[in-house]
Amino acid sequence: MRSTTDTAVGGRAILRHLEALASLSDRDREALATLPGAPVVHRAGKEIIAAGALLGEPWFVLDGWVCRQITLPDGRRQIVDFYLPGDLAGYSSRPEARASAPYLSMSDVVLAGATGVVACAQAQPGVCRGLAAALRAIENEVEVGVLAQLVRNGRMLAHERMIHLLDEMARRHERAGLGSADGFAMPLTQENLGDALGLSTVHVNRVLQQLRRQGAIRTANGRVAILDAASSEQEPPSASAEERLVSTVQS
Amino acid sequence: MRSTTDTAVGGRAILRHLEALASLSDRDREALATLPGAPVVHRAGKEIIAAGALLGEPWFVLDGWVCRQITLPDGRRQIVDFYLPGDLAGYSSRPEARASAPYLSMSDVVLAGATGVVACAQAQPGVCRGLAAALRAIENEVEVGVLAQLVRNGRMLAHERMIHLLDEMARRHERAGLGSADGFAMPLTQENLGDALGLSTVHVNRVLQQLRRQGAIRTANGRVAILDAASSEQEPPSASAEERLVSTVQS
DNA sequence: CGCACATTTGACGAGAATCAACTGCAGTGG
DNA sequence: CCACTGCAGTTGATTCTCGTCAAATGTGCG
Repeated sequence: MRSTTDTAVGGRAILRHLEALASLSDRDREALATLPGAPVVHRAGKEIIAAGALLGEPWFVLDGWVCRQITLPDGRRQIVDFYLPGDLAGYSSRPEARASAPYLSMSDVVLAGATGVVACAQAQPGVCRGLAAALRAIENEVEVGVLAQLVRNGRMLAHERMIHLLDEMARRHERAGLGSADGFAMPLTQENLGDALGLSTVHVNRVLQQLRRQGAIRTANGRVAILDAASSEQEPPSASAEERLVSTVQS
Repeated sequence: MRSTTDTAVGGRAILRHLEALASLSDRDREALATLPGAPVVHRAGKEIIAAGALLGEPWFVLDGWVCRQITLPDGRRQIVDFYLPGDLAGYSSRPEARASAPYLSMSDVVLAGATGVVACAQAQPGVCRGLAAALRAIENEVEVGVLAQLVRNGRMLAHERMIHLLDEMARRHERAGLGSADGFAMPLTQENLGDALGLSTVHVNRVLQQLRRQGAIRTANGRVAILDAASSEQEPPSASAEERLVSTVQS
């Protein structure tokens, strides 16, 4: 992992992500360029924020994936949501908000503290108007993502859950300027996918193979590409996240 | 439905609910007694807040149940969470927050506008300190409830989902001073339960019968009583919502 | 009474979990 | 350099949970 390169790529991803959520002024961009903390590296499986901890120190993800997950006493796990490069993990506008689930690194990750950026947007909402708007949009996005996860696990079949999740990840990578002809980097084991989608590891494997066989996806070198756009209907790119939630799925 | 009685019962439920979340001063109690709007009645199946609408007008539930739900294009539904008497539906501390799922009445309901109460807590956080704290706790509770719903649908078997949900509802009713020897009022059809738990109506019926046969629950007149405390471990009443989420379930 | 709706029941099949083994591969140390 | 180890992925056989279909039985209500 070349930390320097990752940091630069991650920085661009943050900028593109936020620009997709709100129009940023030069002042906003300057804050984003200067205020994030120095890159911090964590190994896979590290607890970034503990369950119940105060959400006082949010992190930008520069490289790798972070997730929130809930563990039952008997060891069953449910992944709540994912934080990709360009995402902001552990942010809440509510004072005294606490983590209702622990944040874990799914892979080796590079993070940058976002405390300064958030403080700037909150202290001077007039100056950093774009940043403040983006933070609001981010909070909304997280909630929408959790609801999508709930719908997948509650009301979709295994292959629908898989395509729906992969579609969402692909969309988010593209929006952040990541992703290419061979798709996007997905540093998850099939066990992790199962914990996200409420499926056994074995069944995840079979669903992936079926999707590969029918030409819906391609996987190589830890990257995934969505090939078959027919699995989701044509949509105007202006569709909001909520609209997508209701219109992305086929029966 | 005797609106006068329901209003009084609902008002007590609100007070008890908030007192369970934060210690209220006399000032807080006075605000709660005077500021809620006049009771509003809705029939079952009414849309209280539309998807995407600005969350500018939260409602106290005085009687009946409200839920949020997401509908897929092919008609499949997923209920996100429930709002019982004493609960506050449609509140967000974030400015410009929008409903990421529509709010619907599951039964005939009686609501009271909470705009005044919320405005009081936000305008004078120093004066209505308890109210402000309670509102923060409510936002947290809603999020924890959604995560519990996600874990149920993703990682639990049908009978576990049912007991887990009924337990949660029973706890919330008791805390609000509702509920008695014959349990609490649950104005849901089995189809609604299925939409919440990600199960078919037929299977909901069979799970309920099994639970009745094994003496875990009792149902009569639209009321449900949880009988078998062995299905959840003994817990000190001080356990937080997050702790409950991880410790309530048996394998 | 008849109608609409909720609940119940049985038979059957589909989807997914489980169990167990095997493969492929990267890292490690002799 | 190669055996050894551990982990992720793969495969087949089997079991089980749950959905679907269809019909019957309540139940409240105009």
